Amino acid sequence: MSQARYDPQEIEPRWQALWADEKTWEVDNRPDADSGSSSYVLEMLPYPSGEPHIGHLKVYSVGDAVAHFQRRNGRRVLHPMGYDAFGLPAENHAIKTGQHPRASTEEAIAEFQRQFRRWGISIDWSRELATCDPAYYRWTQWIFNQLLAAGLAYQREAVVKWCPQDQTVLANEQVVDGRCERCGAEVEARQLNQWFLRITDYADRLLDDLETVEWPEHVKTMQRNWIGRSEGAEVVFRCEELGIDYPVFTTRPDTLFGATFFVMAPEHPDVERLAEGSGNEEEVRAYVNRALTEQGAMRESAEREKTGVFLGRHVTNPVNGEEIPVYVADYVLMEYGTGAIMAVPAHDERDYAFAQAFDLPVRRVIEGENPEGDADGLPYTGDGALTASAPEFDGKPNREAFGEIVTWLEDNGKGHASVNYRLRDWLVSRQRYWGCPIPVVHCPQCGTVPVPDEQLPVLLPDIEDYAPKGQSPLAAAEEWVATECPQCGGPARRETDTMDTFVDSSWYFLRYCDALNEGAAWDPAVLREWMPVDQYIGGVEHAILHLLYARFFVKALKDLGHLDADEPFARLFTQGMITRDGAKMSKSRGNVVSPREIVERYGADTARAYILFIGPPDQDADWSDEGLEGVHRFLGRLWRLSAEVAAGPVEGNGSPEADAALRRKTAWAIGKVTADMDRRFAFNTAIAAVMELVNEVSRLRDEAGPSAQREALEAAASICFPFAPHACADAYQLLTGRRVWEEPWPEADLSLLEADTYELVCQVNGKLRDRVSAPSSADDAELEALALAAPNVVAHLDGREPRKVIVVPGKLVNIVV
RNA sequence: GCGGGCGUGGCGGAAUUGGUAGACGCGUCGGCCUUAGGAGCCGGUGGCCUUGGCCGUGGGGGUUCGAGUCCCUCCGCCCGCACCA
Repeated sequence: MSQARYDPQEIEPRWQALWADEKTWEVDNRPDADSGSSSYVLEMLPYPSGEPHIGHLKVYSVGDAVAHFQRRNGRRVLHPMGYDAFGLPAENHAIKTGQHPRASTEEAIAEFQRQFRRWGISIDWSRELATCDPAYYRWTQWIFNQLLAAGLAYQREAVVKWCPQDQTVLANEQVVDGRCERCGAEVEARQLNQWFLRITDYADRLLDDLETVEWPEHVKTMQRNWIGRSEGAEVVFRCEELGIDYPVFTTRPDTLFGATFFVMAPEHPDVERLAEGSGNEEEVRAYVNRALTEQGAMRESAEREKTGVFLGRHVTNPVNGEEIPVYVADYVLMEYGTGAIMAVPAHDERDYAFAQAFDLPVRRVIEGENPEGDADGLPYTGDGALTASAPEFDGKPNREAFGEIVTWLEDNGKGHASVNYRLRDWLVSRQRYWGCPIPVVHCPQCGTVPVPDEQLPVLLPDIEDYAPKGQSPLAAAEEWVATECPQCGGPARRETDTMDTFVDSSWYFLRYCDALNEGAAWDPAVLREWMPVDQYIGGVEHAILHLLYARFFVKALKDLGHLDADEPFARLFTQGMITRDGAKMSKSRGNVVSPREIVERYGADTARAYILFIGPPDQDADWSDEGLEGVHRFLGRLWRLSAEVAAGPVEGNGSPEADAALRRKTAWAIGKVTADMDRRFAFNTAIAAVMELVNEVSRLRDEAGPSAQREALEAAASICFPFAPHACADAYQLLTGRRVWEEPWPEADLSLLEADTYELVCQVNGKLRDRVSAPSSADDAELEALALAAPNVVAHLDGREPRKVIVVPGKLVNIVV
């Protein structure tokens, strides 16, 4: 008989064409459908540049397996696709080549789309979107207007982080170790008038609602740390010489009596005023100037020597009336708290280092666990009883004194309980071209005026020169900038900043639900059907930025009445990276695996199944060409056996033992794959189970009958379909004439797994000595008797009397002598 | 420094609640088929000594009839945070 050959290059395009023609993966909106019948599976929005890389192949291999599994289990699955298409790479490319960012972006999108289709991912293409499409960013602008009207978007003059390389300001989240997260250039401080979104209003809800989502614990921890909620008190220190009150934030009001000096940030607006007339002006001015130019990585390091200058003034500690000296030092940050601190060197490491450097007094006010060393053991940051404070507090545990001192402050008008956050408002202005225009007009008469919704979108104009010049290139488009005020009709000028592209990607998952709606961003009733996303999949690199912003948008939009969900993503899965030779793939290393080449050579099924087989998908994994070959051989064997068996008799029995063994293996494999998909994302062990089943068919090819072999291969094709859809659809059709994706997920026949006998493990003193066949119905006593009679057990007992016998029915017997 | 994760054959990795360590795949060795094969099929493969054992899940210690799994401790690697008062 002729050898059927597995030919993915013939099989895969054939099924892809059918799925495209029949729009198999499109799903309609049924707002009345009961929840639970639908499922929203989403991978993070890709940024189209060049062509898809191996990380894309992984995220869609995982997502598509989930989507298929959900569909086969009776759910209507929303699984859409789009592109995060605004952004700097396309713009930088335009500066270099003169090619319009729109043109290069469209080319990249076309290539991404072509390859995604070639991968055979089950996408509802009718909902495809690109964030640079006016039909999309019209609604980005509408959301901005909503936030503006609600007071959640505002403009403010502020010292911001400026990237000299990318020529734009950055959000705090986009600055890592004082460097631009994108390009690595050291950021500078600039005073600019910028647009912010009031994410800090949502700090507590963003924190609390983490409890309600099924996310990896480390991602939740990262978000908690980023929000950085601290409970403490605001305490007022008065400068009697100038008659000004200076509030500070502290998390340790219990150490208030230990404050021996006071420190202000170099950026604090009152520094110069305080130094004036103190005789120290020159030194202070020099220090402040140096600190301000020394922003970035240099300044924000805990290792650094403490520096500072005495301001020549004093403030009064409200609890004991003590006058303490005021310093300016760069270890105090203007952005956090009030930009000034009370320093308690005995109980704070930083204050202690500063006190050492400037020879300032250190007063211990909390007893340590080991009170014998009074000079040593400082700074002491642990708990203990108060001392050297005030008669009414001394001797009390510091946690108790915490509240009592706050109460005293409140009663005496010197302070109050307070909560501070590390989280800052989200700076969304960007001085770049290829982004969503901020829909605002500046009018000399009416001030800042939003462009009315009915005039949206504010279209991004075409320009000649993309090079940034310290302000947005849009500012040069004079005929675009000059406009009329929507309010008074007089001459006015457009806002020339564009939005951070993270704004675009903070709501795309909402648009997918109602992507074709031309009259609104979405219909809230439609969102009720799909939101929140049931399973979100992407890289852990977005643990803070994208995921925090998207959560904020959903909460804000809920408050504005546009949707019901509290959280965008009910479940999150973060996939690990694929490396090669133990290192991240990069062009400079020359260790890049091209998905296109892999698919051309082995087919999409092999590439996808291999990526899932390589190891647990949440872990990093190293690419191996040989491993890929192994999976290719497996798919070939599955397909070839199916073709051979399909061409043979429809029914017939083989030996009863072989038929039973094959049917048992089939039931086992169905159960194993189902459990691995249900329980966790254990695709690697699921695929291994299918391999075992296929190996079993191969082994029993001559002994088992056609019926059992067909059942086994049908099951194999059916449960392997989520990982290798084309080969399995083809094999299933050869065997049954039916479409596997229209079949329900198979159920394992559990009765087949109940065997009459099993292999009983016999141990002596915990060591494996023999195995005997035991009836499933045997009770403990019978099992013990069987084990004691096992030949090798008898040999090892060597006449000794068992002291104790442990029987684990269904497993083993352990005899202790 | 603080927080989290990980450490199993030559390699990637398996191992429900503590119960046969190494499933599955790669590599490798041997065989079959073939004019040939970058095709396919069958079998062996943790280490050490002769069957039978002994030793083996980063090192050391503990709990237990029994530990890769639980506890303590040390070592190594990875990730996140890091002057946030």
